[in-house]
Amino acid sequence: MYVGYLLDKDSNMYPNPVRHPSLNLNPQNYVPASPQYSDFASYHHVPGINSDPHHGQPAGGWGSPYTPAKEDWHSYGTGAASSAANPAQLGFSPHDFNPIQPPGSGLLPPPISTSVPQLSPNAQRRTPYEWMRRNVPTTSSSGKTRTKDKYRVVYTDHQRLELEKEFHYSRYITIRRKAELALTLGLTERQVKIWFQNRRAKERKVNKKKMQQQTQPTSTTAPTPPAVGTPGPIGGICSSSGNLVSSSPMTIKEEFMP
DNA sequence: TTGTGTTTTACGACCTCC
DNA sequence: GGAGGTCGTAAAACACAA
Repeated sequence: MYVGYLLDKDSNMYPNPVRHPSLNLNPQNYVPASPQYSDFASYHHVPGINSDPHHGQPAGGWGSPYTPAKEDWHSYGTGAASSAANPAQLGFSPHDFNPIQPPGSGLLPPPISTSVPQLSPNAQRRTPYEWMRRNVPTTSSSGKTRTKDKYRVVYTDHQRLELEKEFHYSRYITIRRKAELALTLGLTERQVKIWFQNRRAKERKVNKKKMQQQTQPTSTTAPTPPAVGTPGPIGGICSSSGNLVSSSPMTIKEEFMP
């Protein structure tokens, strides 16, 4: 877990729902999320994302709900980019983070520079821009499959972060948002879709694990299921999440339809 | 350095809904 | 039939103890 640890490091990953269950509220209408979510403060939301009706707010609006800058993310401003006062002001160019570009996208990443800081706040995890070097395709490259020369790619910290942000926003991504995210992150829509699927699976797994931990010490018999809407360790994270996870995908889909 | 356990992408099978 | 959901799994990438 890499981005995950950025967000759900210890405890309740998303204690406060950021998005209204109706999923139609603009972010500016939200009360700023829980303090730990200020992790994202240093992020400049990818232009274009804000054009979504769900996110209907002017570019840069992401900084609003995720207010204060957190030193954890200062690494974004270190190294070559350290000249910028605030990483949040840097914005994201595709070449900043995404070595994986759709063929013919024209947004080619620049040559890998070791002087560029790595994105992860945890410097121990990787050497600077190791992830970039890893991801840099030797040939044309997105869409590697098991049958191709590379089994899987490793998403950049930024890609994960944006995806996590979106996931925090909503457990289920709309078609439009999926297209936008795919475009801005240089991923395919399929990748975004699968990422969300995997992310939900991860959340369920974590919830299940915590549920077992809670029930195991006290009872050896059949554990009682949590009450509906009970804020679980993570899924409960947000009431909408719990409902979304348990509800029919189709209902969600309709709800999200533009 | 290496062995091992965990996490992260990616896929296929199967299901539901329209 | 297509799209997207869950579930299970493979294998790369990674963390970490020995």
